[in-house]
Amino acid sequence: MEHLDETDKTILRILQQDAKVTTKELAGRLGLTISPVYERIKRLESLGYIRQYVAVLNKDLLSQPITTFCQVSMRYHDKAFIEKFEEEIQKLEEVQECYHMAGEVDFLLKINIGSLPEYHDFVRNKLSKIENIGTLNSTFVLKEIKHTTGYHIA
Amino acid sequence: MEHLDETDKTILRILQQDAKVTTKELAGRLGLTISPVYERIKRLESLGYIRQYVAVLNKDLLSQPITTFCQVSMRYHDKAFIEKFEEEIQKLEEVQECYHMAGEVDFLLKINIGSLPEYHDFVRNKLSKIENIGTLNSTFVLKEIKHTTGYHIA
DNA sequence: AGTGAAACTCGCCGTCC
DNA sequence: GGACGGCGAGTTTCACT
Repeated sequence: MEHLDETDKTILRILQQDAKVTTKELAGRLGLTISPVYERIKRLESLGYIRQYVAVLNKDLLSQPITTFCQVSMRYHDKAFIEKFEEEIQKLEEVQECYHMAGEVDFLLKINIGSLPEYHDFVRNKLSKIENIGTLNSTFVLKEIKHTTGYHIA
Repeated sequence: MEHLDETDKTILRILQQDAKVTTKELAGRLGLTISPVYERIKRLESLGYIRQYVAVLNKDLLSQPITTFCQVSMRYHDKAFIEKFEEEIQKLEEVQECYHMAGEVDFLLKINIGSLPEYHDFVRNKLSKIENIGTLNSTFVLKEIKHTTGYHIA
């Protein structure tokens, strides 16, 4: 893996805010022509710095206004059980993020859903159906204060 | 707010996976020509269903391999203190997400950072500097099991 | 709401420095 | 590593349905 120069970093900073910016526009801001900027973007893509380009939607308009964080602890910690859990979580479309955590709780899930009854149904009929789950502890988001998809690029 | 038909939903589902898909490609999949698809996308953008288009980067390659969740409780809950906290959090680029929570803990922060010493420095010299913070409780992500930016579109 | 085509701009590639 | 130029492809708009 090679090092990124300042031009690369500027390109990444801009693209993670606005993926629709044209190469021409980027070139203008960088004081370059289209070609080198085009080549740099392709390089950043193929080296894996850019994972994908996505549209970020408005969850409130999509009838998914409720967000909860659910802490999951497993009953037993056999490798097979853990892997099974991770596999099942991938299939649940309500689960947007899932992390294996250090500490008392095994997994932290971020879940988007439309209403409290739906959440009840989700926990009862989907999440709790996964084998070997010990305890569940859900806390609800009252307000989203900050939510970016970008990273701080040093 | 008007209702979305199935064509709109299909467009949103595809765009939140891949923002670079061409209108022509979309039109092909939907069995339509380019124009109506183009008009629908513009409509979805102006109605706010699509908030932005972004490049999702690889945090491991950006020297930000560590993710932590930090639970923050305030000492007092005066409106002014809370608003000051929310304002200060916006300025911290290490904080990718911040939620005001129901329950015992006031805020949940998702933080990306390069190393444990950097995290120590962040907590000590940036986070703890914000007025009126009571307790902090950080838990570390061992592994990201699932992380999508998309929502389930019913 | 959708079709089809025209006009314009940009992305992409080769060549040269 | 960057500049320049040309062709193909995508975007945007419009007249018609």
